[in-house]
Amino acid sequence: MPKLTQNRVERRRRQLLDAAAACFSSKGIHGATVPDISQRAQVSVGTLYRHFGSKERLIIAIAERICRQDALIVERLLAVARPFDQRGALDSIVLERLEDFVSAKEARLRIELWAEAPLHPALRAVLRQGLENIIDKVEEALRAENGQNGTTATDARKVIGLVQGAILYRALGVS
Amino acid sequence: MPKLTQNRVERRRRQLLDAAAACFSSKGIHGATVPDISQRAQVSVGTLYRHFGSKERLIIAIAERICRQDALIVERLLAVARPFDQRGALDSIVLERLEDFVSAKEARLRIELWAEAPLHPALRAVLRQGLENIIDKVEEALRAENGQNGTTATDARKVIGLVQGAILYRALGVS
Amino acid sequence: MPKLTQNRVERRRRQLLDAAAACFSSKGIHGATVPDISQRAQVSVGTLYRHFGSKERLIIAIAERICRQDALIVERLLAVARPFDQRGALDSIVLERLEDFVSAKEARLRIELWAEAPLHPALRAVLRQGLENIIDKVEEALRAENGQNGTTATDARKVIGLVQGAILYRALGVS
Amino acid sequence: MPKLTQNRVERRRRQLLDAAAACFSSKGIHGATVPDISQRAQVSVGTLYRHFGSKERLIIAIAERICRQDALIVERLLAVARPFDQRGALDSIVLERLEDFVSAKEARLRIELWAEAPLHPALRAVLRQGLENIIDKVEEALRAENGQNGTTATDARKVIGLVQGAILYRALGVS
DNA sequence: CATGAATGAGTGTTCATTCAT
DNA sequence: GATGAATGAACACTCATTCAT
Repeated sequence: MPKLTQNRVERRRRQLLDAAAACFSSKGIHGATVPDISQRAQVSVGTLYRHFGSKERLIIAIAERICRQDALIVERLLAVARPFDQRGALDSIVLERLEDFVSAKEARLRIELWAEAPLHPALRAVLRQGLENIIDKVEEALRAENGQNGTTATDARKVIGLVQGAILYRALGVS
Repeated sequence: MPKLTQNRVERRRRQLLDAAAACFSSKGIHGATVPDISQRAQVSVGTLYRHFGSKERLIIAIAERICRQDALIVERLLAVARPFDQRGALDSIVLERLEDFVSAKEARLRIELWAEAPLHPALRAVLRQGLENIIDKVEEALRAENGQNGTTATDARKVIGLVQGAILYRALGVS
Repeated sequence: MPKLTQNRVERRRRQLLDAAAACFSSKGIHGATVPDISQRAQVSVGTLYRHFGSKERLIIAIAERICRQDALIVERLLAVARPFDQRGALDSIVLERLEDFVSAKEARLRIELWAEAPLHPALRAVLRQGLENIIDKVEEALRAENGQNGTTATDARKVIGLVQGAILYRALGVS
Repeated sequence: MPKLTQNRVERRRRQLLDAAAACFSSKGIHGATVPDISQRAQVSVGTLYRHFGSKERLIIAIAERICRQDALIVERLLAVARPFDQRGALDSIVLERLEDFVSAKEARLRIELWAEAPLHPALRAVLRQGLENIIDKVEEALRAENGQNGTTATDARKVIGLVQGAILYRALGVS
């Protein structure tokens, strides 16, 4: 079956990425073996390697996808929270509604990636970029709502810090 | 040679914990091998096993120590921040001063533990306990400062979420 | 499209043999993968398998070609060396002129085949046959030149041993 | 059983080297797996790695040992051949008596190393050095016997080339 | 008590070969 | 006939743990 169509390639990659995300979040990045992942994706290890080349590149591909998803999640959170009628309103929304947007498994996966990042420069670059991206998004939203007065870059970082804290709570199972 | 004095045992444990913390934060929990740690502690692997029994128990001991340290850090942060003269003052202090209390290496180690926790119930219990402990501390402080009016458990979780976000920023190297 | 002409088949085989010889001598028989070879021959792996059936049969085909080439090389060496005006003249010619006939890459390839031979009876048979063939050629030439007096089978083997030694020197880069 | 004595280390290394030499010559360097070797040496793979660090380093250690053995073999051959009463006498001795000094298995192992050398600079360096060493030995012997007249470096290389040819004959099973 | 050599199950990765298209 | 994606057994190597000394 030579000459895989663009379409089939996309499907295979998604299959593999889904399987990897599931395995990484249930067993951890180190606990999930390559055979675990390929089996879950109903594919041979050789096929996994044809598409991603190494476990590390698979991890990076997961991180890129996560970053894209996070951008969407933040947009939806901001939409839900608007108008930010008073200081702190956005903060509360984050704490109260985040779990509608990020499941415990997804929370777990993000923490895995954060832990892995310091050891892998390429991964760190991806995650940092993703983080800066959503910080920008929040900052922009804050400025649009509040006008120029009083909104600083720090406010946006506060909000995202809150999101991260909430993710951690989910992963640790803090009520 | 008489039985090891209580004192010597303590010193050995501290040596090993220091070495483990250093190795875990520089190479990651999975990247740091038991020989790495024992070598750094100037001790044989056998001795490490005599004192901690397994790598996992060593990790848990590290987590317990981290939790104790975090309680102190939070107390110091609160002391610095008081009086919380206006809403959000504590938040700003956290973002601006945290790095005086938690080095990048220490930040890194915490993330490692968070990532490991979901796989190891005993570790998770320790970290959850530690987290609830500092949340309580913050809540108490907020209540003491602000009186009963308007202070909720959520406010404390917000502050801690902020701390965690800041830790992550440090580990990812976001400016 | 009609059946492949005899001609086209020959060209394909030659293409593949050239590619295989190049890959084997630069990466070693074990280091050269089937995709390496087919890519170098500008052909798909499937096509390689259609023509040779297995990597082992490809190796044997290479060996057969090498044996044919070696017969020619020996003939040319003998032609250059004649008349063998004195004992040892042929030896000297071999040592001094061999590199005009066998490049370093070709030397390398022969050694690869020698190393592989003991594991593969079919390959060993081919190489042994080729070796006996050139020994005969040399013996014949010696007899023709020197008359019956003093020429033994051992003399021929000496000469070929010299050739092999020279091949090895080339491969090891001994000046 | 800490602090292996020098003696035990030597024994272990010899055990492993013997096993590796046996496996390499019977299955080829590529066909012999690390478990094959460690099993033959009655040792775990971990122990093999403790002593040699990698399969490649084990191969190099084998090569070093072979070079030492070859120096001895050449000395013995020269002793047997002396006095070199006439031109070519040494050559004949090499062809006729080599098999008393180098078994077929040992011949096979040398060819494996020669084939491997071009891919591994460190190995090549060892073998080249060993080769130059025995060339020097032969040259010296020739000079001592024949006086200064007529003996050239080329003569020594001729003799060694002969040895190598004879080794190849043994490995290919040429009568 | 301390040591560190030994263990071997388990890891990420490769590659000759097949066969659906 | 040609293709190259898919396969999975096999490989070199690691490392938490044990235990003879």
